[in-house]
Amino acid sequence: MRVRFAPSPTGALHIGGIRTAICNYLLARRHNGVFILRIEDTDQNRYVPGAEAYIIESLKWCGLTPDEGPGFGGDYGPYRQSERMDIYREYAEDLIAKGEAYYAFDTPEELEAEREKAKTAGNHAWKYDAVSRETMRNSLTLSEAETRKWIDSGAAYVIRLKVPVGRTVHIRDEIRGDVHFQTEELDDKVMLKADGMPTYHLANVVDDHLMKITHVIRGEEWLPSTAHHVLLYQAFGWEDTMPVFAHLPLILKPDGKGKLSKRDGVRLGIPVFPISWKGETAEDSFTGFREAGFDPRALVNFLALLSWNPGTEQELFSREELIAAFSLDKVGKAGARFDIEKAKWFNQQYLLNSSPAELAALARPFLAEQGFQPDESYLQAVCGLMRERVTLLTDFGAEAAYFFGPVRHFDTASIAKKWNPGRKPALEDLGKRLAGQSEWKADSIKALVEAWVESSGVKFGEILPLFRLALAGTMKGPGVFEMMEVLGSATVQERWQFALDHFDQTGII
RNA sequence: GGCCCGUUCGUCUAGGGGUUAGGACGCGGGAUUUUCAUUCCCGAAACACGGGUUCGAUUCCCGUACGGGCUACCA
Repeated sequence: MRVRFAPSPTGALHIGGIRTAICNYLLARRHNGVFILRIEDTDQNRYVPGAEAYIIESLKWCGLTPDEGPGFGGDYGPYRQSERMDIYREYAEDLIAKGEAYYAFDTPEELEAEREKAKTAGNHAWKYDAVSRETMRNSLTLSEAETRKWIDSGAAYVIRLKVPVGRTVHIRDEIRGDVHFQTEELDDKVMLKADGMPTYHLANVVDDHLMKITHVIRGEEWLPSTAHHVLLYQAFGWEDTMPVFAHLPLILKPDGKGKLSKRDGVRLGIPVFPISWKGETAEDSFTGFREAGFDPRALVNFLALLSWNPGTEQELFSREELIAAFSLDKVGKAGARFDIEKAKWFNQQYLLNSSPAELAALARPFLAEQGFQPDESYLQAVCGLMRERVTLLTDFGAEAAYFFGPVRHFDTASIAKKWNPGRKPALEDLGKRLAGQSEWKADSIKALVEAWVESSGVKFGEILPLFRLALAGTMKGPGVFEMMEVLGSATVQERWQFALDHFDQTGII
């Protein structure tokens, strides 16, 4: 099995593309096949520098490294279509030699005029087809000599597929079953553009054939043009090695109607790209799942389960489990709405199930962003405490900063509620006891506090919130004694003293 | 407009001629808990509609509605 992911480097690639890559990758791995990356950069107008690097970095971050592709080696390269120009021209000419295609000299303006004419005549969609090609300027209506003259004169021309009449094109789709198209409904698609570049249709079919692709797994938006692709395989005489087709349902907008688009992310304030993209303008810059604090394993798991489900109630899958369970016949037909809440739940589950060492590695970049470079064992200890209270990795910077630096923000409302000035002498006494504590472990600190509570008359439930506020500045967080153990004796004493000195004037802090 | 694809809780989905239509997210309630969270329990919530076929359709068929995709010298 040989499959390919074939994006166009026209900018950032959103999660719909990643989902397509995931399906291809999973299927390849499942069948010990080869996963190929092919860059479809045949549109010079839409080419965006940096987009290819972005695609590759995104795939790598998701753990979807290609087996073959630009920069990945492979015996079927080059894997960038812009480097295969000669091949396409050759095959386009071959099509003409076989009588399956023809030269067309109509200018874009002339085509536009035809469309306008049809429109005013009440015909919604004019197309260059078996009927209209009879009246257009092409090698079918021109004599051979005239055609030669046009070409030799340097006039711009395209090569169009000569779609046959009266045939039914049969497509066998692994996900949708049998789909049929009547050739009368199909237009004579351009194969080779005036700039010498092939269109998607030609390049795609030629490359899939040359690269020995066995399964074409792509988005549903390609289903209508698959009829042309089948016609092309037939025209080239490649029918017996035509790949299997599978058209994946689309990922839909979180709200409203239609397929997910780039703009939905900024509009709703949620990531829709794997990693951040810095475009020329602010409008063309987007935050990625990576930067938003997602674990790539969670993203892949979430995306894999969009429109696919093995029929069990399992939702959390390791990479190996995904590979073992994935199959095209379990892919649904209907589009799936992108739900960021569910994506967050997956992330929370992955963080919760990570070891302290794994979590530390994931969290470190986000702490570094805040200027924190904690010692590894200390970080892991914090991760052990935060594991079940983080959803996104950005939560570390937002909710655990007091582990790595001074308390930045005090919940003054809670302090006002819990602080009792009359207790100050007693609390100072408790501070001294703490300073004298030799074994700095959660259990023993707790025992000390409990013993002190016995003798002081201050209630346990009265003292804990104060510790929490003093150490973290907030009422939320891990168990107080675990927090103390991790923070260390010196820090605890220091913050306790600070609290006793300042909690009287909560407004000032 | 034409062609093509689709339609089970708000969302992701399982199921499939006879089921109390299952699970998950989210939401509401409760239990545990020193806070928050985790964990556990409970709850509300769905087969688009109309015809067939059938003893019986959510499930099969046909329509309709609705949604989506495509309809470029873009992919």
